[in-house]
Amino acid sequence: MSEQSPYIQSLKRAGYRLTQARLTVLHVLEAEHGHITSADVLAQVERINPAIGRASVFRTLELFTQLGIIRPTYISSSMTPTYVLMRGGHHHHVICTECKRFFEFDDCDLETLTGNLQATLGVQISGHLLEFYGVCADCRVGGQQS
Amino acid sequence: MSEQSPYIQSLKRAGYRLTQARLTVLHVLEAEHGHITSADVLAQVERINPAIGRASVFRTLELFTQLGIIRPTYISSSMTPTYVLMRGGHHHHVICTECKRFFEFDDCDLETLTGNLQATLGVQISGHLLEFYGVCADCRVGGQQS
DNA sequence: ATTTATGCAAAACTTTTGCATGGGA
DNA sequence: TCCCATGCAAAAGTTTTGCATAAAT
Repeated sequence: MSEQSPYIQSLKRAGYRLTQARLTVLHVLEAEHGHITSADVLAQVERINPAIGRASVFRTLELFTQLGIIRPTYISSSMTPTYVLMRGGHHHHVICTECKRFFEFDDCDLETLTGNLQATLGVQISGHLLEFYGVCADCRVGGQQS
Repeated sequence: MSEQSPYIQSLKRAGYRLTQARLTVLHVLEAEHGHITSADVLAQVERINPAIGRASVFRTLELFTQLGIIRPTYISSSMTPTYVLMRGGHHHHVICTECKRFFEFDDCDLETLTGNLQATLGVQISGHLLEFYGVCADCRVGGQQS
């Protein structure tokens, strides 16, 4: 994990210290490509550095959310959120409602809509999350066992 | 709340019973226009009909989520989800990251993208959630008190 | 009549807090 | 050196379960 990471830049720019807890959580998030529950972050951090406390992990996840680095989203059927990395302020995926697998995609073509909303609502928009729900090919084929 | 509600149709069609717990939760969701936390649903249901148990409210929220009637989303800074009504399978809003106010909007122009994703990924898409994050006009004007 | 769904109350988790101490800048 | 951020451990919430009973169909 190099200190050139744009996320580390965000932290520094906002005046936050680069602590072990924060760097470790960031490392875990990047290693998982950003689809991970708090419980899993907790477990991974514990494994990498048992000296880091539970509370710091939660405080870090909250900070990263505030900074727009990650975004909690509901994916698994449990009530605990899954955090997705907001690369460049946005994130897009398709979730299979059967098997919970997800497919990320990049181009969303929302520039026009973003501009319209900024003009209409007067909100300075900094990012977005776009989720599609559906049933993937595998679940449609294999999933006839009702 | 008439039994003509499309949400009630969904329940019936899927073979679920129209119980007091379900109808009351649905009533609360509709009255709040669908931006409401579990704690608030709990409180409102309790107020309307104290005989309805906590567990049934959670079971109902989970069922409605499965049926695509609502979708939990993380808006408040607390980790508890806010449920949004998925009218017709989709929902769009802009959230102010400062004051947490939200602005809903209808047209998202995602038909083309939906079609492309179905073709490319082989996923049968049934709905979507589109969230924008930003700072609203009020918070930009009044929010200089840092 | 048949089940499905419920209420209850306890158990199981998850997240948050307060405070003395340590580690970045 | 200074003060932000941490670890700890307990408290505070929130969600889930198991099971006998009620109530939809």
